[in-house]
Amino acid sequence: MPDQKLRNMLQKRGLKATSQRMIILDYLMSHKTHPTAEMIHADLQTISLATVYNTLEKLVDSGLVVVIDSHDDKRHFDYYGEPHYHIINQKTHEIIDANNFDVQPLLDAARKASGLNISGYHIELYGVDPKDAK
Amino acid sequence: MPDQKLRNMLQKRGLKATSQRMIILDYLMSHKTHPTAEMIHADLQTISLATVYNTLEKLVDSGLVVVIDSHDDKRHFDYYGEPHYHIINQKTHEIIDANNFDVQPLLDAARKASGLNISGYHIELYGVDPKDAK
DNA sequence: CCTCTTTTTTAGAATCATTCTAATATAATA
DNA sequence: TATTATATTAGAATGATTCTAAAAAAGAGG
Repeated sequence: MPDQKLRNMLQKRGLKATSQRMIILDYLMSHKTHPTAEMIHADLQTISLATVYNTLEKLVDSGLVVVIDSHDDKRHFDYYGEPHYHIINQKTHEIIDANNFDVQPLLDAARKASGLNISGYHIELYGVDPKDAK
Repeated sequence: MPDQKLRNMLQKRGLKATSQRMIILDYLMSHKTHPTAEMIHADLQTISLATVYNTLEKLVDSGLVVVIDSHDDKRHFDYYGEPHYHIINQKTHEIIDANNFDVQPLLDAARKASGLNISGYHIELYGVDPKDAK
């Protein structure tokens, strides 16, 4: 991903375009591995763990990145270029991306039920491989 | 909730009906507060915190209870008598129950996308009160 | 209602992902 | 290029959750 594009993505959202932020954003955009902060830090050794956490928080707040709670006690992160949701294998904790459904009816129902403006969502489904089922 | 009913709910799911489990299950069924383990422990002072955690894990595994990740860094728990989902106020962290929508199309789409048997789900929506919006 | 065996409970210690601190460095702007 | 606000960093601190190992209770079968 070219530098200038990363810079624009950050600045458009009111974030200073530091080299660490560009590197982390580029990393997330080019990896479909749903990494944890620790995994990002391990791969990008020149960036401190604190900065990885700080940057992820900013990227999540800006909407560029989402958190996935995979129930293995660590937060996973995913670049959110296209709206999608996650299906988590309960045995292996593998995280699968899916995007073939329309969330709008759900958002409308939520708005009606709560009176809140819906600003985001997490949809996570848990599944077991049929060949693992007892 | 009568003792015998709580006992049956646990035993039907292969869990020994200890007094601690019955008390915690009864607590969750009668409170709509989405408590944390610490809150439950504070209210039920005779039950150790370790047992509260152990019991919640069993109840979640059995499907009687669900975990809510409200992004305040503590897990909240909710008795899952009727399928429903949660809307979380991003400012106050208040958790609102909602049940007025049909998740089946979503589960079918997830099964098709992943090839997994869908065994559970978390649907959490985040919203802001219109009067808090800038 | 007595074993017996397995599972559960418990207090306290341990873990470890995440957050905080406060000193240094860098980005944005004029 | 100076200024000022914001970001980065290493290391310490936090705190929710998990672990440990010993004592207690549940459930099954006589």
